[in-house]
Amino acid sequence: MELPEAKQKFIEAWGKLGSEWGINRTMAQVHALLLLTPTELTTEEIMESLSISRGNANMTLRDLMGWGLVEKMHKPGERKEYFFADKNTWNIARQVAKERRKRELEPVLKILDELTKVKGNSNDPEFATFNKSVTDINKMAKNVDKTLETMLKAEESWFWGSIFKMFK
Amino acid sequence: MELPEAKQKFIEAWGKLGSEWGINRTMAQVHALLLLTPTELTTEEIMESLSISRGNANMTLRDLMGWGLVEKMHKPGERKEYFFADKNTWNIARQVAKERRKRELEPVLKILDELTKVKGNSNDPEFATFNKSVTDINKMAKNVDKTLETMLKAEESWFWGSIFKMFK
DNA sequence: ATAAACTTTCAAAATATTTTGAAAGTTTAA
DNA sequence: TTAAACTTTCAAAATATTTTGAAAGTTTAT
Repeated sequence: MELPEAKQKFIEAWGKLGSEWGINRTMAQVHALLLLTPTELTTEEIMESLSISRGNANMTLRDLMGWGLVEKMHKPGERKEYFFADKNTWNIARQVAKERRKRELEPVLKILDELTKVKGNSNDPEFATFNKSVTDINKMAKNVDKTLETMLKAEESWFWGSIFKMFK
Repeated sequence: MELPEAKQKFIEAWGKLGSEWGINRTMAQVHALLLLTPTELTTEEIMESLSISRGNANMTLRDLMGWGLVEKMHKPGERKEYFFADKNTWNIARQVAKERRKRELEPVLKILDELTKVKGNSNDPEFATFNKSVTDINKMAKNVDKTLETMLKAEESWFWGSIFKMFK
């Protein structure tokens, strides 16, 4: 397989994986492109390379910056903005974990905490089932939350080292 | 908060979380409803309870069975099919992990393995960057894969016990 | 101040996903 | 058989999401 084809494959695979996990396909593709490119790219180059419109490129890049996955820079003497991605895989994973925790897990934890407090008659199967499910899910969600917190603080080698102790 | 309102809130929250993670909102809501309901439910009751059509209820229930999250049963002397969800949170998490690994992670791993094999001149920054990114992502994906495998084999207490050793 | 270079916005269009519901299919009881 | 009870299918409709592109906005050099 030649490099351009391989790049294309990666961009497609990353886009597909993203869309399966609730991340806009184009956003994942722009990210993939920047991961594969040694130099910083302009909006123009990204539009060209992925055949997307200016508006789409602009919004997607802003989103990626909001996710902390992409940054922009200026080159001396040039007006254009150049974009580049952090290529450290561990940083990427941490950054995604951090954002999703904040955006998605935390709101759910808040609701679960409220629902855990709902009072009722334990002899009522309706209530008992509700209460058990909500309480159990809350516990698991808190476990996940703590694990993410640990991951966010951790160094890569320490984190995977701890994970791999599980295999022993 | 009263029970019916609390149930409603949970169903909405579960639906929202699902849709943010690439799982059809209705599917997550049907699952939530079954998690909260002590008795088995008929298609009719689910349609009624969530105000969805027969076709939607039918397809969603089939999907949920495909995910291994819901089963159907028959009551003696009755024609109707009754549906119920496994309410064990650990089983749910494992089942979801198992399916997503199979459906999404494995195909990506296969592509990454191929892309890792692409040959090129290491002095070419284009190639060097491609190769490093793909190799690094492949490593991380394999770590995730192994961790999931461990989780799938594990008992709940053992798994979380191992995770909590990380906090020490 | 002006204009060129560049970025942002957002309503409308395109696309993708989900849902509906009626018809077709299946199973069971009599 | 037959028909009632129930389930499945799927084309069309509804809805949601994404993308476009031209206009408006901003910045910089002169």
